[in-house]
Amino acid sequence: MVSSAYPVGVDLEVELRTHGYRVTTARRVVWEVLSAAGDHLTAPSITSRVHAVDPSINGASVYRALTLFAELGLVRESRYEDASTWEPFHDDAAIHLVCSECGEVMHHNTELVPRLRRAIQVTTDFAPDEIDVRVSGRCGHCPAESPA
Amino acid sequence: MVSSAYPVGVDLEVELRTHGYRVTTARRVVWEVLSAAGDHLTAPSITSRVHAVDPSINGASVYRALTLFAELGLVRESRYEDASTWEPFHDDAAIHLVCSECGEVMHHNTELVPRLRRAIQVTTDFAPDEIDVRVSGRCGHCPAESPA
DNA sequence: CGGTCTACTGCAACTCGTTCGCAATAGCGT
DNA sequence: ACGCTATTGCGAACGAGTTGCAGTAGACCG
Repeated sequence: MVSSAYPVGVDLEVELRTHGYRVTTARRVVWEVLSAAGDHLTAPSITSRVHAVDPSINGASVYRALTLFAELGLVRESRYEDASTWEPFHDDAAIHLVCSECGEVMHHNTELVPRLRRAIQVTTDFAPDEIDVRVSGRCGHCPAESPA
Repeated sequence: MVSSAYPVGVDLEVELRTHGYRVTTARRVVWEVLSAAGDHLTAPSITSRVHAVDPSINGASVYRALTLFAELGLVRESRYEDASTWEPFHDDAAIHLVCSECGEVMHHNTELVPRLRRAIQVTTDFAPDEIDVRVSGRCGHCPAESPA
């Protein structure tokens, strides 16, 4: 469960006010859920966690908050297997390791990503912006695949 | 437009029969569209191309064919910005360069991908399976971003 | 601290990609 | 050619995400 006192000391309020947006309960709660998870969450799962904190917040507002946060560069949306997920922004040196057993998404930093960026710049006429690396597989906590 | 004689000499029929599936018009046409494009296509765009060949093929059948092909490992589904796309399977040494101007998706081969796989195996307890690298940016055919 | 303005919200209806159940059809083995 | 049944077409259903609108509640001002 997510605590109902918003402990996340992030600069959400500053960020909002700086850009002329109001600081509202809905936005605070969505941000809190996102930060508390720190990880990838689907919009429906964000919505249900938000409801655990404050059931009066409407699903549409969750989407609106997420969209706003994305515009402000506070979160990033990624599309996975069967849902799109949201997470607090981090630079793309981190790649995503998605466990196909338990569904957990882990981050892993590697200098191969910046190197890949340079390789693209040098060997193609494509100007890279964001790089998203997603690796599916099995995480250390999940047993080897059960005998078929 | 896609020609109505199925020129694609692929082993679709063999692949299907081997696994006990029937070779049907719907499956042939979907496969032809996929092979002819060779590239990423959204399901709706596949459907419309299929309709250009044979309007009597239902959209649901397109989805069913795609799902089957994916199970057989003939195509791969990826989720992009706002739609999922399908393409004939290729090994993951190829990365995807997605132009945010024109939407075109290009492939680029780099040995950094296998290297990344090895890096993960060595430095983490995650057992990598598929690696999907998606780079957004601007392709060589699109002009630099217009003055804001 | 109370009042005003309007950005935001909740609601509910709507869009659109995708899936499902079922009766009709068409592959494929004989 | 015949029959069995995997597949299809159809239409209804589903679920994520969006939108218009009237009511609510931030933020600013006095």
